[in-house]
Amino acid sequence: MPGDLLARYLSDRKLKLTPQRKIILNAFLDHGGHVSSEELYDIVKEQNPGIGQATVYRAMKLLAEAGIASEVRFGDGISRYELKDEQEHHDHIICEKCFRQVEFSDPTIEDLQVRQAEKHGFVLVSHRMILYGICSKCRS
Amino acid sequence: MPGDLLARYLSDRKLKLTPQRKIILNAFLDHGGHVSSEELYDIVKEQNPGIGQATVYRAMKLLAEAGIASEVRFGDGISRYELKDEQEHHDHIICEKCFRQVEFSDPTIEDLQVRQAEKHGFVLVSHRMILYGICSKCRS
DNA sequence: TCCTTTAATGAAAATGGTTATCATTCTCTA
DNA sequence: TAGAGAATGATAACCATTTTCATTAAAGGA
Repeated sequence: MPGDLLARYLSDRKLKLTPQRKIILNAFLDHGGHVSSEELYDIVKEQNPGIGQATVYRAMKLLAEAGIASEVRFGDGISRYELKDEQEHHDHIICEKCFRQVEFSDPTIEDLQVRQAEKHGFVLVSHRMILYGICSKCRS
Repeated sequence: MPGDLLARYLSDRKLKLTPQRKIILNAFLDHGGHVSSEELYDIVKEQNPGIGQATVYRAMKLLAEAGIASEVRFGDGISRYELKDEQEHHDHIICEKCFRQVEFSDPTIEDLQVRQAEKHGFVLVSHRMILYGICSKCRS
């Protein structure tokens, strides 16, 4: 399905569907969670040593533009991507010790964010919220 | 006042209060808003051309550790610092067009964040929340 | 199918913010 | 005021990401 999405996005703007892009998309879909372009490059390289690092970076940006992936930044200087699930947005909690992460969503918070934005004269477009804490494992 | 704080932080751990550190601290205090180390370097350099870039980066990290400044990252790869006001934490709304930013705080959201963390077995340490939107000026 | 246009690729260099190195200089304390 | 150890400044190194550029390959039409 995301493959079709990509094909459509590409043909709509006269871009090209290359084998590399298919490979990278599939690796991304297979991986599941949050991946950086570099991690994905390492994965893809094993099956396909000829692929270039820049191509993976470019492809991930493309997937984000196409609405298939969304970029997540935790503030450590690395861009990670996750599958964009249209229906439900979520935020993240990260353990400061083991970096384990959990996703959550809270409609009440979402609602309050819209109101805060309005209160200051903004129309809310998007937001980023990351909670940093210590998980139960690391506390024991 | 922050000067005293710095002096104390330094002497407590046998670090040294240098003229450079005073200059950088003052420039930071004068500036007010969010500043990156590089911006601060440009400012400081005018009055004091001898000062090194690395010294400014080091000093800002120090101010953050000393609890005088706090680091803010908007996700564009640049670390900015703002004066840490002990009493009240705040979050940011940024205009995607003109990059104007407004600070706000919402105790209800803060509260819900703690609960979400608990719900997932985390003890909340800190958080980052940035709202992206379009401000009233840019809409008209 | 072949051709042409134009985008994509891979390798390598460049970028840009930030940090490390290291010889020299300066603070602080005894 | 001397000595120990930290700080400085210049510069090189880092590291994720982007750009450059010559080469290759899609896509669409003839």
